[in-house]
Amino acid sequence: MSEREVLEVYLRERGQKMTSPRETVLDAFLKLERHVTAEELLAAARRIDPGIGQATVFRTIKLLAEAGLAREACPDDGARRFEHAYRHEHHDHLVCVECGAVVEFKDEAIERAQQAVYRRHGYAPSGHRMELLGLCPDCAKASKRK
Amino acid sequence: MSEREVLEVYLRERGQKMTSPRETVLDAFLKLERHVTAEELLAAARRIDPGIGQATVFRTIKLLAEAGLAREACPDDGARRFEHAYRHEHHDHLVCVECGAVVEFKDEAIERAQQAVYRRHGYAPSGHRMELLGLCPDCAKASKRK
DNA sequence: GTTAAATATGATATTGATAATCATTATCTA
DNA sequence: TAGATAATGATTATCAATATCATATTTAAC
Repeated sequence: MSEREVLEVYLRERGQKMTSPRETVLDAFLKLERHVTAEELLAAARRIDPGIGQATVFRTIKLLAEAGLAREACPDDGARRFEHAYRHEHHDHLVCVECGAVVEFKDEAIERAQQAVYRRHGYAPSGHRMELLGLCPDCAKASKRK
Repeated sequence: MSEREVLEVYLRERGQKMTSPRETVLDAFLKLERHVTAEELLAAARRIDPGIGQATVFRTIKLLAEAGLAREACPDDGARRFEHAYRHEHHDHLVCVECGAVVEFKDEAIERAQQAVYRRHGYAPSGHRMELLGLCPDCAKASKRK
């Protein structure tokens, strides 16, 4: 299923409509690889169709998240950021506190241990957010030089 | 060292001053166990000293975080929340997506695996945020009944 | 203790992100 | 194609957080 079809199915199930602004926002989102703010997405959508309104972008990115096409990345500060969630493997982030560089990773040992935590407390898993903060090799080198 | 002393040392080091509003906010924060918003903290501080200003609370909670007395909890939505960070073991959160119940836990297997991720990418660890989302046993029971 | 320099305070205004409102327009179904 | 329904986009509102600024407090030097 294409992303567009996923959205259409999701909308149909809930009696909502597929529209051209929504398609524009979806296209803009798909073209931007990961970690977009609503503002960036608005700019990108307006490059496709200048008439797109800000409110529509906020509404649509929310829809995309509900439909499983986008997911919210844990915000460091400022505006919320969204990344692709469909046909993109689940992953977590390793972020440099100095320069903001982001490494995406998936660690089986962590995933397994998380499942164990869920079981231990009787919770049914429905996703998680994890962000490891640290100093990247480049910034570590740079600060040593000083 | 008491929390107050930690703050004093931190301030002195940076040529900043220990003041009574700051002490009031600190006291209010210490009395509230975990996950306070700035607004809640303002209300608590005003119970001690009604003259405290909103701006001071925002400024002071930021100071407390910098001094290592508070840390920001990963926000679900709405206002940022802060919890105790000094003489409180590091822990992560397991949150119910339905009722918002929060379980604090620490899992050695996860911690070890995270260290391995840092090593693998050459990052120097400086903390992490992890939030496991799920359905708590009570809410699972309640939704089954329907 | 008094004083001068520096910093902090609190009232207010401002920003910036997001949500609500609402008249108009587009979409879907029959 | 028509009618019911939902979506759009411009605007306004909301809310947390920050900036501004005149006044007050603190600290260190005397």
